[in-house]
Amino acid sequence: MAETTGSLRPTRQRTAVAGLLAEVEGFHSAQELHDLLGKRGEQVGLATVYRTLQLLAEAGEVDVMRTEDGEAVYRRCSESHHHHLVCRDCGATIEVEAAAIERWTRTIADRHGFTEVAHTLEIFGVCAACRG
Amino acid sequence: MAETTGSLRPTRQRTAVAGLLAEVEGFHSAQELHDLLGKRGEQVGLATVYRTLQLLAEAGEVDVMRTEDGEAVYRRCSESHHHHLVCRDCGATIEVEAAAIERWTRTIADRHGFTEVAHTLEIFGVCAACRG
DNA sequence: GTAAGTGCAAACGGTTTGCAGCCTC
DNA sequence: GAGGCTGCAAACCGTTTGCACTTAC
Repeated sequence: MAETTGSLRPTRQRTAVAGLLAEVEGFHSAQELHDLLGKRGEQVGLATVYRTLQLLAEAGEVDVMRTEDGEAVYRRCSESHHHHLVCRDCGATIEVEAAAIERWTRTIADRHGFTEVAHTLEIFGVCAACRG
Repeated sequence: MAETTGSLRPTRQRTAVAGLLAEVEGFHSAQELHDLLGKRGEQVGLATVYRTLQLLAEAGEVDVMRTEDGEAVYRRCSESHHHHLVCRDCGATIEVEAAAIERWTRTIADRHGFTEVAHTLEIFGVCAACRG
């Protein structure tokens, strides 16, 4: 594992970032990842972490999401397209797949003559634990 | 309409912000709203716009969302909930209703023990005219 | 009169960028 | 050897905050 991205030059820094992403669970901010790298003794500049994450995101290798306060958080992505169910209290995130939604958006777009269709869908609520 | 919020002091600025939100469609950033107010001749400080939107959001009178680049966008909580089909070339927007989606999100949320559920859904594509 | 609300400008915090040197191919 | 990659520090940009002034009650 911990491979670098196909077309990117495999530098020490990129290997480190990719490797870290392969091991951690869930979403993490660029700064968190930068700190984690530091603690592992993998010295990587913060700017490089940002740049690498951006490239990985463009390449579709990581999911990007925004926390409620606007921070970008990253996670190596599970192959398939999916959406998120997010707790607006604790931020817990559950991945949701929705073949029905995919189909529906395509239908709607077709009906209105739209092509190159993409969509975003997020569900917000309060999770069982936070409702306590 | 254009009423101010129950517990807030009805100042000229708050009336202006609430009034604007009552008239515009869809999500807008604080800065957009501030500009719009300016164009209407309603002079309101940017900081005040931010503060007012925050209060309205806390009061549950507006929905807040984050754009892909981390900007906060606001919309008065709409009675008739619908979504948008947006042309990524010309920006044309078509409103779409989706009882099926509403039902589906509620189901998913229930299944995971989430309450106070809300959701956002936008569909992007290229419209017939722009594909031309 | 008093406390809440406002505007301004400065501070903030996450992110991006310019640039000089380094490393991969 | 050339061009991509890195680190640093400065720039950016949306948002928040401190403070003196104004306004609703």
